[in-house]
Amino acid sequence: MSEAPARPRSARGKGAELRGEVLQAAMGLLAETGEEDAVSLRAVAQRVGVSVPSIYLHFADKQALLDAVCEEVFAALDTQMRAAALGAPDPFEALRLQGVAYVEFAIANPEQYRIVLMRKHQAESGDYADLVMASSAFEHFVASVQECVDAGVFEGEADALALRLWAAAHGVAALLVAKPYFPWPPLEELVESTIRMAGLGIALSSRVGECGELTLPELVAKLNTLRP
Amino acid sequence: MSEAPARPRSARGKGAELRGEVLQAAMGLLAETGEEDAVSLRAVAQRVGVSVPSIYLHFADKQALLDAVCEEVFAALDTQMRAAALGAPDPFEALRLQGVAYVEFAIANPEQYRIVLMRKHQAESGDYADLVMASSAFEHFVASVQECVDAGVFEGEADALALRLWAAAHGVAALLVAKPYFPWPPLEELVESTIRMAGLGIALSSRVGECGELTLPELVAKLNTLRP
DNA sequence: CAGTTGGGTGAACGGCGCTAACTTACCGAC
DNA sequence: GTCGGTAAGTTAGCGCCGTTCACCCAACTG
Repeated sequence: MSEAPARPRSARGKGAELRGEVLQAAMGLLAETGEEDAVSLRAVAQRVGVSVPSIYLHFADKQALLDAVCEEVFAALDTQMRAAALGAPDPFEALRLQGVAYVEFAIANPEQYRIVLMRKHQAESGDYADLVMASSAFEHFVASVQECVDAGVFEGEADALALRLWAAAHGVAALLVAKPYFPWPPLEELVESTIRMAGLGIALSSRVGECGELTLPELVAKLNTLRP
Repeated sequence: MSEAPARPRSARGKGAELRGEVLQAAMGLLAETGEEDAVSLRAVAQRVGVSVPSIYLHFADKQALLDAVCEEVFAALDTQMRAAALGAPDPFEALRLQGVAYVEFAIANPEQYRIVLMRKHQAESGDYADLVMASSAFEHFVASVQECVDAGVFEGEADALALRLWAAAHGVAALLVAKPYFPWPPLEELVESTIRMAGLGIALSSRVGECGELTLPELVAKLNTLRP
């Protein structure tokens, strides 16, 4: 379990080097064990080869360390989503591919996803919002939604629509992460159809009136006109 | 903080009474503090007026106690969802109302919702699946979806469709629970439109072909024929 | 009345996040 | 060339946690 390699002390000006090493150790521990509980300050300190209180020189507390991990994870998520959208023929397909990439990221890095998106974040105000909003991942996603609005497939405000789509993707991702032993149907079909449901639902909801405006038989009749 | 009331020892045959008291104490602690961390075995034992190891006479470990809490929460969720669906004029509206009730339950009982649906459940096999599947909540929900299939608004297998709808509702619920300080738009609108998105998306997705079958302009044109 | 046994304790273990007080090693200034 | 000052890091320890083991005691049975 990678014992302490007796890290040499940093040079005078370079105290901040330890910060990076601690962060890397935390990420490594998380990646290798896949268990948030394995990332204890004691384990991190041992892996770096340093004493526990030294961590507090660079992170206010454990939560601050996990926040730093979150930033890294967000960056990786952004990278994966951007790569997925690259070859898309149209904005709607780009959005779909990003959604799939999002859930696949969660499946491939469940504990990281859990830490970032399934923990309670009790910052009194904008801390976490800033983290998400300023993260390129969300920005890029909203931009993709805006392209769909421009293409005429969606109608409304892009950031509001993005929030709904995010919720749908997060729903399936979070369930898969939280309940890995649940007897899920084949994942690919589940993920793709959920993303598809969300995209089509957003596209459709602005075209039909408010909920009470249409009786159920009327709605069914309208939908049936769409059959190929 | 409700000190120990020095509980009298149970009679000879009635050892199991303590189990109920422990469970109630755990639920009370969770409800009053709204913090999972507040439910420590020591706190529970003190509230019951008993020593810590006594809890182990009736629960294998802390996880088993939390599992028992989960069952209670599931029952409450089921009650709330069934009540919501009662006055619905048609099955589609009934489903919508259940979805809204689901998310509202999560908003009103965030820490309970978190424990049940946002923790990793590492049962090696069917334990948790049984808990969910056998829970009346999920059964009733699938039945409602089946009614929508019967009414012609949905097409496909009810339990598969229910899983997707569940994912959407869970998505918005889980995000709200995990990130209460995020600058969400007004909750009612967010919840209702997300549920709506999911319902319409499911209804629509069986009517249009597979994803690649239609170009984006064709899809937009089709959708626009639905305008009121 | 003795024995058994169900119901419950006290004390302790190792691990956790975190803090206060201390040490060490390097820097520029005299 | 040594002498503070200060950045970098440590030792020891607090109070909490889940969990276990050895033990006690009251009540029922024969």
